Parts: sequence; structure tokens; C-alpha cells
Amino acid sequence: MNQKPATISDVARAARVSTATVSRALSSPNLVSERTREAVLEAIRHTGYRVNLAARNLRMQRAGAILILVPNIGKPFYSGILAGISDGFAETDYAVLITDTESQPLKSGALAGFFSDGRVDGVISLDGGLHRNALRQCAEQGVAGRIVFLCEWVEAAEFPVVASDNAEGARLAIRHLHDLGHRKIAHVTGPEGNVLTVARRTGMLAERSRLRLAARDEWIIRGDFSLESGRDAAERILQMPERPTAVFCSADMVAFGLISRLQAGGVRVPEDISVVGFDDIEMSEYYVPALTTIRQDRHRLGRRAAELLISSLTHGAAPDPVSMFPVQLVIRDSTAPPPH
Amino acid sequence: MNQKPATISDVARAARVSTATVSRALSSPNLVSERTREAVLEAIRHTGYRVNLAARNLRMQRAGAILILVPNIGKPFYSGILAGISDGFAETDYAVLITDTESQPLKSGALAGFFSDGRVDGVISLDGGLHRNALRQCAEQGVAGRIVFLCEWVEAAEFPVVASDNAEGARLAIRHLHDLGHRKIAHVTGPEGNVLTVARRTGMLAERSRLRLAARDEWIIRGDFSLESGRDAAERILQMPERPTAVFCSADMVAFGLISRLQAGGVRVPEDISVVGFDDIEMSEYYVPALTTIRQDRHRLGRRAAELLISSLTHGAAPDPVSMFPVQLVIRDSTAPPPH
DNA sequence: GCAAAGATTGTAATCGATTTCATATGCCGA
DNA sequence: TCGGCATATGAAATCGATTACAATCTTTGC
Repeated sequence: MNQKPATISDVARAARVSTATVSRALSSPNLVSERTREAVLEAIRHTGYRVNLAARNLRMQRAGAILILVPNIGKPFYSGILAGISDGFAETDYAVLITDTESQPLKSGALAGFFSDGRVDGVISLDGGLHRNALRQCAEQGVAGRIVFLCEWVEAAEFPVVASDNAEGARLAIRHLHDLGHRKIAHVTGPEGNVLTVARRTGMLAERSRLRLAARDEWIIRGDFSLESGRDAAERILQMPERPTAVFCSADMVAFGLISRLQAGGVRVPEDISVVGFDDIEMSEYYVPALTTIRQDRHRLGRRAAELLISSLTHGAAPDPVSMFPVQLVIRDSTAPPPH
Repeated sequence: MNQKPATISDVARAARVSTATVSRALSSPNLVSERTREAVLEAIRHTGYRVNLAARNLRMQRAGAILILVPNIGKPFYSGILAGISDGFAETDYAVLITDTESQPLKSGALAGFFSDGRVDGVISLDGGLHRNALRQCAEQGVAGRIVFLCEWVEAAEFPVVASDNAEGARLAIRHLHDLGHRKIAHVTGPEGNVLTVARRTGMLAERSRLRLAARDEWIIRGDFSLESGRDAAERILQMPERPTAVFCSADMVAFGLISRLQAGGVRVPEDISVVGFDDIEMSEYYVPALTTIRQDRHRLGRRAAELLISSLTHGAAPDPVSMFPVQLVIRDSTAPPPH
């Protein structure tokens, strides 16, 4: 035990051939006679040889890994996405690295650095808050084609994006509330400067004015996709002289925080106030009340981003710069007609 | 643009020294005169050089990466743990790889393979269901010291373990319910064969008999840590002729599934039935009712496992084979005295 | 003033694979 | 029987770093 792993030379020696032949027997078997191929395979079995990826990657000038930038691994929203990405890379020999950009912010030059130190071949970023400079550096190094944005993106940057139709999601939410009879609808936004915040708020505002619904400034409440911001929004609402009858939240977690605080304040959901979330994370179905929300197909989004990246790594070009995925309204128990 | 990254030779040429000197200037500056060190640094700045990690790792006979085996990335429970692990590795130059053992089960020999193909230097496994064979292979290769179990573990295997005091957690839960006046306490277990299932159930049973509480076989309900299993358990309970007045769930997610279904069935929590969870995931505080549960310090667990692995990778030996972390009872709104 | 010790630096081997180029062999048709 | 071609294989260069060893130049002690 504790013996060093067998190398290609060990195999070559055992099979009485050169290392070149061993390599060929593995990567292009048709270049090798059947007899020697058998001998090589037997030697491999015997020695327990596995090709050393560091060596192979060095020689082949690739890193053999891709990196996922996640704003916060802790959020349940990302887990389904990560699973989808993993699935997408399952058949490849790429290793999947994950970095949390919140707990470990990228230092200046770090992103381009990942490429130039041979650590990664490609990047999937779930973080739309990357520095312009960092992206420019990547573009200058000619690795722009190896970066894919997922869910979030950077405005006016030339990287492929895989995302849900956020504006449509917001419209669906508002329309659903309108159909139930709601006319006074509030919205808890995401963090300022976030592209999703903008997309969802814009969609919400557009639909609200299209339907000629009441509009009050205080009904647009700033949040940040977190439970806490939902709770804070609830406190604001509890103190409003004229309360909305429904709230469209920019994320399910926000809705949970909101509902929890509303109920604690004696306001029932959905009897007194209806609530719609966004994302449809696993919990939403089991919340009390079960949450009406906008579903994003997280697994599919992740998978698609993986496929996109793989294809641009192997074929050099991204097939389509933007893929927008449909969202879906899932009606559960947190919405009902407004109190008359 | 699109130029290949600078190599050590480029730097050497620019600084008019040999590659050896460049390497030394970086790794052991005291071996190099100040003048040349300056020149080298200047050349590095000028060329934008970054050391190629594949090459360095190959030469230094290390992989530069560690692998985390997660049963299911999708579960919110793991996110805090992963963040803790990431933190633990933040100051090192190890890359952190993550694999989901549920969506992509390890093939036979895969674990040992990760080591022998130079892909990883160490492993943190959150999966206690690894095959004995896989572990034996690792031991035979002499890499046993580079595997750390976290939260879960494999019974009778000689690897270091970082985990919470699960039995104590179960005892705390039962004692709390007993203190509130409950005498008929049910338990939804984890999946059969899981070490956590055993630890928590054992602790629960021990405390129950110590306190001389009522015991009925049907009050031990098999689950699997999931929302769905909580829902199923609730359905069983709703049909019991003699219902328990309290339920201790083996995970918060189970508790959510359970409460959601109980309420739908007209049983109020905590007025009719009290519920205690296990884990204290972020959501628990914001559930309705806020969940009484056993807190595990997930971030700290993750961090500790990372530190343990790092230390055994650098110093060769694990300081202490088992570290058991204390748990904590967090009392919220899902528990109350039983209906008289 | 000279040998020994110390400080710097360069040359070349090495890590473990892949791949180019050259060589050896066998088979074919003329 | 011999040139030509396809097939099978090996020798050696290469990827980009680190490091053992050797070489040179300074400094120090007596």
C-alpha cells in the first residue's frame, strides 16, 4: 500500500511497448494492432493505471475544469440550478468548480486569472454583478467565448445569456392577481442595480398600468431577495394607512419572510392579503399557505447553460447568444379574491 | 488579444535571467538578490505572467484540488455547510470541486480513481453511504488520511469524522417536549441504513424510556429527510386512532412537510400537535409557525472539516479522529403544551 | 594573499502525458 | 525481384513549471 499510482511508463514496460503506443491504444485504438492493443489493455488492468489528468491537460493545453460563480451557495434557489449544471457536465471529463462570490468576492483580475493560470476552461456566472473591468480583461485575453451568464447577466456585455423570461413572469403574476379582483397590488423588489430586479419590476409596472391598476409609490418596496427583506416589507405594509390587497414578491424567500411577519401581525394570507412569489423553490409547495408563484425550470436552465458552454468550448462558437426560457404561473393557496 | 498567456520563459527572457531564477524569485525570494528580484517582478508585471497551475501541480506531484461529495446539492441543509467549507479553503490555493452523489452516483473505483488520476488531493464526504469497497481501495492506495467525513460517516471505517452530537440533539428535543407536558411523542426517522437515522432515533428512544414516556410502534414512522416523507407521515398520523401529541422530526424539511399536511387536514400546530425539527435551516425561523428545532452550526462544521483536511494534507496526520460538535435547542412557535 | 565559505545564478533533469517524425515491416503490382 | 504504399511502432520533443547540481563570483578569516 501507499504505492505511487502507475504511470504510462509502467504500463509500457509491462506491455513491452513504448509509451507512445500505450497512449495511442487509449486515444486512437485504430492506429494500433489488435494484438498490442490487447497487451496494453491487459497491462493497464494489471497495473491499475489511470491517466494522470494534470499531465494530460498540461500537454493538451487545457484546464479540464469549468468554474461556476454563485452569488450565495446558501440560497435554495441555486441548488436546482447547480444540479442541472452538474448533469450537463456529467458525460464530459470536465471538473466542476464552485465559488461563492458573496463570501469570497473575486479580487481584481481574479476572473481573467483563472483562465491564464490554466485553472479553468470556461465559466458559468450566476452573478450579474461582475465588474466590467474583470470582463474586459477576459475579452482582451480572447476568452470571452468561454463565459456564459445564467439567470443573471451584465447589461450590454457581449456574453451569451441563459435566463428565464422575467418580465413575462411578473406580468403573469399581476394578471393573476387582477383576475382574482385585486386592484391594489404592491411589489417587493430585488436589490437595486440587479438586472432581475429591473426586469421583474419593469414587467410588473407595465402590466399594472396596462390594467389601469392603482399605483402608489409606497407600494413599491425595496428588498433584496432575502427572507429578512420580506419580513421588513411586511412591517412596512402593516403600518400603511392604505394597505395593498396583494403583494407580488421578487422571490419566494421574500414571500416567506413577508407572510411569516404578516401572520404574526394578525394579517391573514390569503384572506386579508394575497401573496405571489417568484422562483418556485421546492419549499413553496409546502409552505403554509402553499405559495402561489412563478416557476422557473431551474434544472433545465442549469443544464442549458452547461450545454451552451460545452458547445462553445468544443466548437469554438456559441450557437445562440441568448436563450430565454418560459416561466409558468403556479397557483396555490396564498392567493384569493380580495376582501370585499 | 487572444494571445497565449505568458509563460515562465517569457518572463525569464524579459528579465534576462533563467527560468530557475524566476521560479526562485517567486517561491523563495531570499535566494535571489534584490536587484534581480526587482527585475523579475517588473518583468512579471510587464508580461502579465501567472504561474500555470497544471504545470506546477504536475511537477509538485499534487492535484491542487479537493472534492466534496454531497448526497444532494438541492437540499438547503447543505448550503451552509458548503459555504463553511469554501471559507475554510479560501486562504489556500486548493480548488474546491463538488459532486452530487445522488444525481451522479460514484461508479465503482471512481473514488480511488480521483486520487490516482491526479484529480484531487483530498475528499470531504457528506455522504455516509459510500461503498465499503471504494473506501478499502482508497486505504490500499494509502490515501485514507486524505478523506474526511462530515455530518455523516461510515460505521467502523477508520476515517476522521466531523459531526454534530446527534443523539444529544434528539435527547434535547424529547426533553423539551416532555417539559411542556407531552407524554405521547412520535418520531419521523431518516432513511433506513443512514447513520444519522440511527443516532437520532437511538437518542430519541433512550430519552423516551428514561422519561418513561408512552411507546407505540406506530409512532416511529419511517421517513427520509424529505418534505414528501413529512407529508406522508402526517397522513399516517391523521389516520391513527390514538394520535401522538407531539412529533420529533429527523429534519426540518420533514417537519415542514408534516406541518403543511397536518394543517391541511385540520390539525393545528402547535395547538393540537407540537412539532420539533432538526438542523435549523434558514427557513425554519420564517415558517408558519416558526419551527422549534435542534440547531447544528453548519458553517462551523464545514469550516472544521476543511481545516482538518488541510492539516492532514500538509502535516500528514489528522490531529483528532473525531470531532463532535454541540447542538442547541431553539424554541420557537411550533411547540406548546399538549391539549389537556 | 589565499583557501574556505557564502551568495547568486544557470544548466539540465524531472513530473506524466501526447504527438510529430522517422523507421521498420509486410504486402502489392509490375 | 524491386519500388511504393499502408500499417505498426519507437525515439524524442513538448507542455510549463520546480529543483538538484554545478558553476561563478564575493566575501571572510588568518
